Amino acid sequence: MIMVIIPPMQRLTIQRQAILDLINSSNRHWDAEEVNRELSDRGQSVGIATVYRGLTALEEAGLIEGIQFYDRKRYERADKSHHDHMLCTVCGHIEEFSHEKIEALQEAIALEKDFEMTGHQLVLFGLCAVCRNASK
Amino acid sequence: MIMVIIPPMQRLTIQRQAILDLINSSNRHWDAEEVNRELSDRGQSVGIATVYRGLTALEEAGLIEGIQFYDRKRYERADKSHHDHMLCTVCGHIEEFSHEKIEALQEAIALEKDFEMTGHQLVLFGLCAVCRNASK
DNA sequence: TGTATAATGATAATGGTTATCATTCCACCC
DNA sequence: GGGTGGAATGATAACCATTATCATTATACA
Ligand SMILES: [Mn+2]
Ligand SMILES: [Mn+2]
Ligand SMILES: [Zn+2]
Ligand SMILES: [Zn+2]
Repeated sequence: MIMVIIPPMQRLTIQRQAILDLINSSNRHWDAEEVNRELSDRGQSVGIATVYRGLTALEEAGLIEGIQFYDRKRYERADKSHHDHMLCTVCGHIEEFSHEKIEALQEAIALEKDFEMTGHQLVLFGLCAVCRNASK
Repeated sequence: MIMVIIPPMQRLTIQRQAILDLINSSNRHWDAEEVNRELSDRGQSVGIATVYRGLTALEEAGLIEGIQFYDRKRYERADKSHHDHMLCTVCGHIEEFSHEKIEALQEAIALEKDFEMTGHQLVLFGLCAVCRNASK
């Protein structure tokens, strides 16, 4: 399961650098298609396959952070401390949060279940403040 | 985002009953293809499109529980109390756990961020006890 | 400067899921 | 009991995010 062989990144090519710069210069959570389109708009078009490979390689190298959302993978800057996400199911807005206690309790329960945790994913679904106000 | 129009289930047909019975008679987390194959093996074959529609309808009716895992959606009995999951990235084994405190803290942080939480998903990734022992 | 290997990009393929549509089923009415 | 309209089915096509293929290009370095 979830077994993908990722060859280590050897070269930070101009394409990968462009992807990295784009992600590092924003607080957004980008999917591959958005990166592809934005780079095209900026006149430094990168092939969609290269975008996918670049994102995978950059994540593997720890230069960006990947999160598997509902149906697509998104990437964000890696220079933020660990956090989880709230996803508005109406407008798609992503809110970030971090909670020491929740993190600690996850570790505790993994230990208790004899499970060697290598990662986790916590996403809260619901309505952001804007959408909630709009719907009443 | 995540906006699917689900017509309410009107009839619990024999196909849907078969899907429901299958899921209710086990503790497994089934994906659509597994349901399809198992029902075929039992001689009560149900078309794959009908399986997908049935699973969606049964979930919508609250008769089964759906969880979006890594790359596919899985379904389990709804008559268990709420819990989250640990997924072994080597063998695919799914371990269940529930943690009052984590649930409560999620509610708290949502409130704090003015976010109306309608659901959440917590998955811990890692190695189950069996796979950890096997790999050393 | 040559060579081996990595990376690119166009494109095909994959795989899970949803849409289409002709057919069948079923609840309800007469 | 037969007719009818809406719901469900199932075969199949389409969709869509992602990965694989492969010929071409770039790059490190012997
Ligand atoms: Mn984030
Ligand atoms: Mn479960
Ligand atoms: Zn919103
Ligand atoms: Zn395992």
